[in-house]
Amino acid sequence: MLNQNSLSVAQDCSECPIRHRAVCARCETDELERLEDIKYYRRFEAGQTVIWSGDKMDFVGSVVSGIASLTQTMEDGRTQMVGLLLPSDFVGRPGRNTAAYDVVATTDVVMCCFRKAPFEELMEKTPHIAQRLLQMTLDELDAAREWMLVLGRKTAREKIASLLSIVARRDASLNMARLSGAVTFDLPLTREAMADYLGLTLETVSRQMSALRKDGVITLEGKRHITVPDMSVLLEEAGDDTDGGLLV
Amino acid sequence: MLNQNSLSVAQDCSECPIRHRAVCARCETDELERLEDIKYYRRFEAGQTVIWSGDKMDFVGSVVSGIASLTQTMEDGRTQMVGLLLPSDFVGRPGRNTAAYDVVATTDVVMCCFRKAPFEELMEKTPHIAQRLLQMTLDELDAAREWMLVLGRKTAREKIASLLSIVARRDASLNMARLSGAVTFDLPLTREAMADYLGLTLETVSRQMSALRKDGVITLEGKRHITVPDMSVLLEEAGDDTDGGLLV
DNA sequence: TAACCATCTTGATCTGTATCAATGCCGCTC
DNA sequence: GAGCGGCATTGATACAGATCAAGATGGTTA
Repeated sequence: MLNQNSLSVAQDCSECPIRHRAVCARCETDELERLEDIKYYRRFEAGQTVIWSGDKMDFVGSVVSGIASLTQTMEDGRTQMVGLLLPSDFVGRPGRNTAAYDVVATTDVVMCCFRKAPFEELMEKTPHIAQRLLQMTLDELDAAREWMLVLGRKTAREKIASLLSIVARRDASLNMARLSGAVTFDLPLTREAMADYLGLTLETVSRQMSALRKDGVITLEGKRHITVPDMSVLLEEAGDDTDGGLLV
Repeated sequence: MLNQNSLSVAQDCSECPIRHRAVCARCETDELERLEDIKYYRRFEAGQTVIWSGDKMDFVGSVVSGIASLTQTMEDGRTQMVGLLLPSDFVGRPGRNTAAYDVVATTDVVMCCFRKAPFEELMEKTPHIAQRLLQMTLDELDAAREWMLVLGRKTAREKIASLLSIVARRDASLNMARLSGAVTFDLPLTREAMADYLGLTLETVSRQMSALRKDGVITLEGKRHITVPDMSVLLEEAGDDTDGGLLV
């Protein structure tokens, strides 16, 4: 799995990714230290629903390891993934009492949580935290809007390439690797999860993955281990002009 | 046009919509009063680009009258609207120096603006403002994610119904009207703009509008003036289960 | 080693939406 | 009131991706 570094991120924040810091007791000012006593960890197994849309959501937190996803479902069962939570991503709705979407563990997941009420109280007293949360939310909004272009206007092949480049870039920057040249990573999603994220069927995903492989854009080892010989080719396939886009 | 109330909203904030208050000098605490001297108005003609993606964005503000849209464009010209700015909506990227998308005036638009640097400075000193901005941004994020379901999984007919119900509900609440029963409003978008928002072609939009008319879901007077005899039927067509969704 | 199950691949066919192409409508100008 | 230009409608056809349907693969259990 991607970044299976268990609890170390949360406990030693010298390597703590920026988004995680907002809710991690060891990273911040003295103010934040006080949150130590309301911090706790939660584990979820792959497939488990962390929280259902509409349910009371009394915590905020961030993903320590594993992958979770935000999904919306229609009455007839059609589902759309609206966000991917990779390690260090924040989840929570300060100022809101219920979840707006289902949060589902896509792999086994460990989350670092804080009870929401004390967190919000601290947020009000510490402008610093509110500011950071605003920045994070703006970033997510940008990412969501970028994804709207993918969903609304890109072809199936471009959609797949877009997803792969997001995961590759995200993985690469967590590993402090370079973005140019070859990149190797594990894609921790089933074909069905990919389809839900991209607004496609799993058969179309499978076909397009095969096509990208045949065309030499990617190499597959097993179902999930992917090598991109040349990231610029993948970005080209994704139809990204300037690149530089953010991601959930 | 929708809510053609010119400058009165900004100058007398007793009726000032909640989102506008965040940047309106007369609505807030003494702190905000100080911003008075950096407040100004800008007018844009229909079709005019307020700001290009990637350009320096040195103001924040909100729409006083008219409609603007946030759009993303691919190299080959495919475009996707990623947000609709209706009167009272906020635009700006605190903490960021460049625009992330094109902002285009869809009708004639008046915006109430503040220079960004002083606004940000004030935001840091006044947690209240940062909090409000965070809430607004979280709402927009919810709306964007709701729209991802529309783009990724809904049929053309459902997409049209979703757009109409958003504009109808938004218009109705601004006018303090009830949501049940019949609703009448002007849809201030060309068929092409609708298509850009929905990830469709303008021909498909036109066909589905005709179909909804034939089926009695809507009544058209001219091209733009729309009556919905029964909102619940429209919401049904949109595939919304619980409704209650927010909107940009 | 075999049987099993979840996941993935591939093929054949269908269908919703795009594409290409006329035609219609309406306000504006001269 | 004729002509023009921007928008909208409608029709005919093409095609990308969905749907339906077999298999294939690979890991796990017995």
